[in-house]
Amino acid sequence: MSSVVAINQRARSADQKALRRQAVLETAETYFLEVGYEAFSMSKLAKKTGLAKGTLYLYFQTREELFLTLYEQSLIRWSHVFFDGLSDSMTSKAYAQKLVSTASADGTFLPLLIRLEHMIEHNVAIPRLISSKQLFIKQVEAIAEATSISLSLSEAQAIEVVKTMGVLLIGASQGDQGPSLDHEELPEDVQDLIASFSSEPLFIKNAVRIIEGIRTEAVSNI
Amino acid sequence: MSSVVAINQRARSADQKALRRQAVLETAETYFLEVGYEAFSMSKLAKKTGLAKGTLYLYFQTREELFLTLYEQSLIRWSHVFFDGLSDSMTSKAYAQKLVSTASADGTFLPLLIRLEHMIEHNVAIPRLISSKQLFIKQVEAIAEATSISLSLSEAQAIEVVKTMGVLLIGASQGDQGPSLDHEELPEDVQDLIASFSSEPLFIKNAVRIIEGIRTEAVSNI
DNA sequence: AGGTTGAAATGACCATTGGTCAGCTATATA
DNA sequence: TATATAGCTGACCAATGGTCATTTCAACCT
Repeated sequence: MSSVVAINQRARSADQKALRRQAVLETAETYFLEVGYEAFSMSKLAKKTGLAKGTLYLYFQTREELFLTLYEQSLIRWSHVFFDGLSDSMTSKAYAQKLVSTASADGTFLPLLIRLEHMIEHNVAIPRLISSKQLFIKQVEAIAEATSISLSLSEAQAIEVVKTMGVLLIGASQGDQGPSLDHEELPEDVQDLIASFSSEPLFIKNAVRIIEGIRTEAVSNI
Repeated sequence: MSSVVAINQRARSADQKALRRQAVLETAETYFLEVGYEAFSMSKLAKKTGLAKGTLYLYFQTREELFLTLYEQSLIRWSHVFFDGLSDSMTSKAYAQKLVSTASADGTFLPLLIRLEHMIEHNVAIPRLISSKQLFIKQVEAIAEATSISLSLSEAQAIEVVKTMGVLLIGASQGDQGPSLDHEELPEDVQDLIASFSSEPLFIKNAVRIIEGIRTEAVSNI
């Protein structure tokens, strides 16, 4: 009854298979953090894991299903970190700040979130996709509950806030995903533009506007 | 001095080359609207244009530079349509409604905007990228000017609004980019989730919150 | 009119990709 | 120790984006 599967041993029990799958995911995440989404190749991942390419496809139906799994794990991981950073009666600014800083700190979460709908989901079997969406719903509900307490909002308002924060996070992150142009070859106007789309301040400013907007709507509905 | 270049004729003058380049772009856009970004292949585009693949690469450095050009043209085209739809003293809701409906109506603009930073820009030469960013700045300024009038905002506020609308548009569009799941195979909770991320109402609601937020900030700064 | 020349166009070719599957082999069981 | 099951393998496939030596066309110059 060994709980570790050496790379040249076969994973026979369900436990061992789960372990191997997780080991592949961990290698994949490290590799992903090195090269990013586009340059990520299944052949190279096979080499890195010490397995044959065909074996990877015993554990994941497609490259995208692997990414979907990585995304799910990063979502869960991030939401725990975010939870831990929340406290009662936060200002909307502090809340937004915590949200964006924890999300940015996880190198996997945002790059995969951004590619979820228009890349990853397009090459994943539908039942797998459904289970992923259901996990997402569960996470949104959990985050909304914590949000409701932190921002003193009703449950319905908190759900609205969380969904909207997701949308805003995707939009605001976009600005950090361009090619790295550390070089000084850029004209000043272009540098200013890029600076003005820096994701964190952009996110925080607008998150505050939206949260305050949602609060106000509730008051005016009384 | 012919202003049309038959497919089996050579484009020799600068004019003819520009014409041919534009003809390729038009075929490419039609093809893109049929199959989308991922399935778009340069070999197939070559067949559709009646040119050899190598010839395409005389007119565009990479697949992505072609997409960047298509994006630029769709940005210009959309902003004209948007201008035409604006009038003096609009409500922020009417403004947001016009913005999102015109953007969605252009089948090319949003799908390319969404992929700009994390896909397209990563395979385009830097000088080309700079010129594209400068075109973007120009468009933002023009749209901001029209916005300033329509929403009765200062120029600075209008620029803030326009930039933020861009961010929100990208985030909100994401929800429409998933695989088409017309099939009834989806459980109810997942269907509800997808419905709640429908881009147009999501965009409008939050655009209003943000615009009103920007207005309020200005007042409280006096 | 016929030759020269430079540049536009070509398409076979290359490395690489995601994905498959017939065959191999490690291992639990009898 | 023999057998059967099933995990694993890697050569193979069709496709991709991109290249470049070669071909071909048309404008120019005798």
